[in-house]
Amino acid sequence: MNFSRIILEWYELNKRLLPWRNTNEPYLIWLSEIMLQQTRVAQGIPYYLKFVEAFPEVQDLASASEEKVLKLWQGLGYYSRARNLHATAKIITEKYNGKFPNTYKELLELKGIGDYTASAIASICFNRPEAVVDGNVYRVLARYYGIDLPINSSEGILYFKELAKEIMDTGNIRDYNQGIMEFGALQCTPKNPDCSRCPLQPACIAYTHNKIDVLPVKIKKNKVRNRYFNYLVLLDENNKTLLQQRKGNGIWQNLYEFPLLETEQYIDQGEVTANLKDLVALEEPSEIYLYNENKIVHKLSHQHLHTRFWIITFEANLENGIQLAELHKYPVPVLIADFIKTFKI
DNA sequence: AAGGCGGGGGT
DNA sequence: ACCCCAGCCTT
Repeated sequence: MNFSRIILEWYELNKRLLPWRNTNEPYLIWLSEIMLQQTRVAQGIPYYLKFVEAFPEVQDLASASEEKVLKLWQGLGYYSRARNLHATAKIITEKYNGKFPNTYKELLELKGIGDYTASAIASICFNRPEAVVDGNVYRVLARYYGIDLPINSSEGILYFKELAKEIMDTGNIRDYNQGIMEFGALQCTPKNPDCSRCPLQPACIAYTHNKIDVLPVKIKKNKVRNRYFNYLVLLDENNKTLLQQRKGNGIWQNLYEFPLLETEQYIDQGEVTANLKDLVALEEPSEIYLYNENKIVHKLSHQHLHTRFWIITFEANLENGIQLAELHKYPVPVLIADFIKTFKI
C-alpha cells in the first residue's frame, strides 16, 4: 500500500473531532488556520469558539474594533496574527464582497496568509490540489523518506514542498492534507513516537536506519535576550491608574501596559523615583514600593523579561486615568494580565 | 538568508 | 533548560 493510502486510512480511524472539522466554510477554516499557526490545537480551541461566537461571519469581524479583536486574542500570542486577521476581514468584506477567493494565488495575497495557510484553505475549502507543509508534514516526510536536509533552510523548504506535491493524493486532497498533519501530531510525534504501532513503519527510512531521534534536522539559533522591565503602577487619590499602548516595532504591538521604564539591569527604588518626571511627568509620590518580592521572569521565545512592578501613589488626580476595575477591558500581555489578577492595594 | 514575533506544554 | 507547536512578515 502506498503512502497516501495509508495516511487516508489512518486518518479515517484516528481523526479527532475538532470544532472546525465539520465545515468547509472558508471563513471558519481561515479563522482556525490563523489561530493554529505555531499554536497547539488544544490551546487554539477555546479561542476559536470565542471568536465564532463573537463574530459569526466575516463581516462581524470586519466591523469590530481592533481593540476588541486583540482583547479576544489576548493570551494566544503572536499578536500580528490578530491585527492581520482583522485587516483581512475588512478586505474580504469590502473588496471581495464577503467571499474568500478560491485559489492559492489569490489567497496568498491576503495579510497573514502564507504558503501553508493558502494551501490549507484552497484544498480544504475549495478542493484544490495544493500541498500543505507545516511542522507535522516536515517531520513525517523527513522521517519516512530519510531526508536530512534542514527543514528551515531555503533549500529544505523548497525540497519538502516539492516532495509534498509529488506524493499528495489529489483524489481526496481535503482528507489527505488534514490526515498527514494529524498523523504528525498524534502518531509521528516529535519525541518518543510509538513506532511499534505505526502503519508506515515497514517502509520508514528513519525507523529502519534508527534515525527517528535525529530527523527532522533543524538549524537552531536560539539566542535569548535578557531585558529588565520596571512597570510603574500609578495610583492617584481616586484609585485610578495609567495604561499606555505599545507602538512601533517589537513585542506586543498595540497591546496595553503600565508606563514602562526599561533598563540594562535591575534598578532600585531611588532610580525609579529619579525617572518619574521624565516618564510620566509626575514627581514626589507619597509612597513608592516594589510590589513583587519574588522575581518575575516572563519568558518569550527569544527574550527573558525580568520584571518589577512598582506601586506609586500620588495625592493628585490623574487625567486620562483608568479605574482599577476597568483594567480588565483592555488587551494586555499575559505578563500584565497576571499582575492585574493578583494585584490588591 | 536571517531574525523577530508569545505563550504553553512536554521531556 | 530545551524543544516544539496546522507560520508569517520584515529586513
